[in-house]
Amino acid sequence: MPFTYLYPRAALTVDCVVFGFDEGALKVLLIRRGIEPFQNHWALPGGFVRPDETLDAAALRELQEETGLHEVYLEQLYTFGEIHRDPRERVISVAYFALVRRADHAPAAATDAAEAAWFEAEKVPALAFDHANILKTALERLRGKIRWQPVGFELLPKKFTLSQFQALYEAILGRELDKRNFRKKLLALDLLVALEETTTAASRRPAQLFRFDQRKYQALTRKGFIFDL
Amino acid sequence: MPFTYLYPRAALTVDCVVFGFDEGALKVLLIRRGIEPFQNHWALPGGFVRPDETLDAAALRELQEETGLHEVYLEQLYTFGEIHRDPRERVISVAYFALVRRADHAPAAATDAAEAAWFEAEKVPALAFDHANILKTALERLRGKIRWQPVGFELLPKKFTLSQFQALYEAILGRELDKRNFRKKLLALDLLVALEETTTAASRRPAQLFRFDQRKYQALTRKGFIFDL
DNA sequence: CTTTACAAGTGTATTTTTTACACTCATGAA
DNA sequence: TTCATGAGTGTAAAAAATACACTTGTAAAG
Repeated sequence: MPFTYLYPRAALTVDCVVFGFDEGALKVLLIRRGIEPFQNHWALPGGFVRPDETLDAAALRELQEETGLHEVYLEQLYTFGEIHRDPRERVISVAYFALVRRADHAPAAATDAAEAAWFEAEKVPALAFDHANILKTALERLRGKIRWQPVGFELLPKKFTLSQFQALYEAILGRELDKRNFRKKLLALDLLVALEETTTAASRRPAQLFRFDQRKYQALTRKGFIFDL
Repeated sequence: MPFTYLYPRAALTVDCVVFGFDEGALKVLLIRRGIEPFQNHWALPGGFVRPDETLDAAALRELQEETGLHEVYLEQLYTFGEIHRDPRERVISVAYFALVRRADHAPAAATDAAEAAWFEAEKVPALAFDHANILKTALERLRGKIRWQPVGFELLPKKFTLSQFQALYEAILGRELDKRNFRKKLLALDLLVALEETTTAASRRPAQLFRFDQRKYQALTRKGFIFDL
């Protein structure tokens, strides 16, 4: 059943930049394309927006279909509309960025068919389309965002140590932070709850586990509080 | 010459939230719709993206056509894709926000046909489509942005006084600022150039005029400097 | 000519925040 | 018992943010 319009219409896609944190490094999830164009190139997960779904819903669906991920932090990033960004025809892509708890989800990818893998965010292979540009935009957004919004917690397990949290910030910001000052400032926010648990592994002193108090944060936000690390 | 596709395709538009600063208040430029749907309602300037133009180009063109504005600060804001945001059919709108020097441009609107007018950003009439939502998003963005990027200068004449600049910040942030502290901090950035000119009007002490040193700011930015007011 | 009204312009002391910095502690493995 | 390893902790100095009130220069009014 064909659909006909008086003027040509661009196709509409969503692409997702999925970040994870693992082995002390910021990672991004890519899939290998099975078809032309850019067959066998690595690309951001994504696909066409259906007529009856919102952009957000399309991003969530594609994420689920292509990478098996669900219940992730998702936020619209930017819309890319260069005329020849897709060699076939005009395609507008609404890019999203997602943050996932690497530990919670299956090791690499519970993928339907396509191959999926995590790459260090700063060391990706040549990407399809303008995806390198999208990734760059997402990295800038994440770096800017992490200081003003408590999104870092989305990348760590629900229970985490202060050292893990600091390592995350160091990886994303790309510079070392002073341990004592970092802890002081973080705890002063009074948004972490110390659990009655410690790490148990390893031949070293156990570390205190914390969780982020989402409820408290939301209450403060309504009063105009701004997270600042 | 009709165009046919296997699946239905959404139409693609751009909408612009144009901010100006005038009479001590933040204003937004609206146009009155001449046709259905929402005939006679006020709306954001905007229109369909053509097949051969980028999103940015479409925003600039619509701005020129509907409001006569050109050479304005323009930045992509967010893409709105709710399914029934346009009662006719599926329409995806890429929203932009623009900042104009109210003094530089024609008093209200060198409009082709439609009626255009400035409204206080916080006191707009009922708007067409989801434009109230877009405007709200733009206001939040502007409030957040003005503190970390020198976009305020885009709303003032090229030559301005410190009092004008402070009034702008007070209007956008919605709270009063201390005159001496504000000036101290602003001048400490060392990004303003004192001109050999003062205001001349009025029965009161003349005020020193300044301009923003764009060149210097860009040089600093390349070295990692972050504007912070 | 003098007075008046009005926004422009200016400095310091106090408080708060940020920074720099080095050792002891708890654990499991050797 | 010793060792290796990351966890955990406090203080002093510097920098930044804040609070705060009077004098100045101009044109208009008297």
